[in-house]
Amino acid sequence: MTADGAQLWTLNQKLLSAVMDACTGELTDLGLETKEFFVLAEVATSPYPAEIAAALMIPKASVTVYVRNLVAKGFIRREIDDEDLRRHRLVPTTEGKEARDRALSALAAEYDRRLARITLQDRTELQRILQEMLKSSE
Amino acid sequence: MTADGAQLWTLNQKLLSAVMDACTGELTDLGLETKEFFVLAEVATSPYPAEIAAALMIPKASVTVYVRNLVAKGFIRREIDDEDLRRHRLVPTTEGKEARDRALSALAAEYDRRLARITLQDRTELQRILQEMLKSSE
DNA sequence: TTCCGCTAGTACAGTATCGAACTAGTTCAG
DNA sequence: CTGAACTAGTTCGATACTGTACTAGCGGAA
Repeated sequence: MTADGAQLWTLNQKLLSAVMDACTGELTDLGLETKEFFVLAEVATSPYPAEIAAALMIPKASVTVYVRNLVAKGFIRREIDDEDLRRHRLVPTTEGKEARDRALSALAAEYDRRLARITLQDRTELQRILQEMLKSSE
Repeated sequence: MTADGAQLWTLNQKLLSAVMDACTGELTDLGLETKEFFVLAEVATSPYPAEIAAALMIPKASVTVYVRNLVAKGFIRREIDDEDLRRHRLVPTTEGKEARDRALSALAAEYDRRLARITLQDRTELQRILQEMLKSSE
């Protein structure tokens, strides 16, 4: 059977939820919901809610919720942006950074556990292919 | 930079939602919600709700909802299973099959559009890698 | 200035999701 | 036969999500 798009889609879909499921426990131990974690991890690169929404392709309204939770949990802090008073510049706290790094390790470990049985070459291959496919986005 | 797990995860995540976003329009034209479509597509291989829930890794309660909708829309039909009277054997109707096939084409087309810039070989490669990673699940 | 069209973030309210408890049917040991 | 332990599927109620409408600030044209 050929590798048709729909096939790959579901394959990918399943892989992602399997990995996520495996890590949910560790994340909750750190006090993080799955979605919150992704927002937290993105803060370093995209310090404003609108940017996060765009980067993670989730609605702004949802980002509002996750940011509120992360602030309540003390993982990030809001600052007023001097450049543009509408914007909230998000800054990870020390605990935020720590939680994020631990979560990232757990996630990477799980993914790596699955990648362990394929070659390093395949891994690079995979990254290249996915990046290529995403690039054509717009 | 090496292809670490978290990196690949988000890459993959974004790719999936980008593809899905691009197809949502066509699916709704066919009268299908995203989640419903996946259930409909799975019926052929996994004709019972419990099987579908396991295969797609979604809660049974959610399958109940999607199946109800699909039945209401005339895309599938429930039959009593002679082997086990607790089970509902799901059967795609003619319209169901047609909608499913069209949706699959749309999805595949979009995915393919993104794969167009990489080789056929890469495509097979990708499938192999993903399958390999998923297999290690348990 | 003042107006106008634009963007950042939020609030609210309706929908979607899903854990837990339930009903119905099965299986099998005694 | 029972009935205890199990599985299929559903229902219910609580929570999560997100579209839409909103407020506040920006930036530029006149």
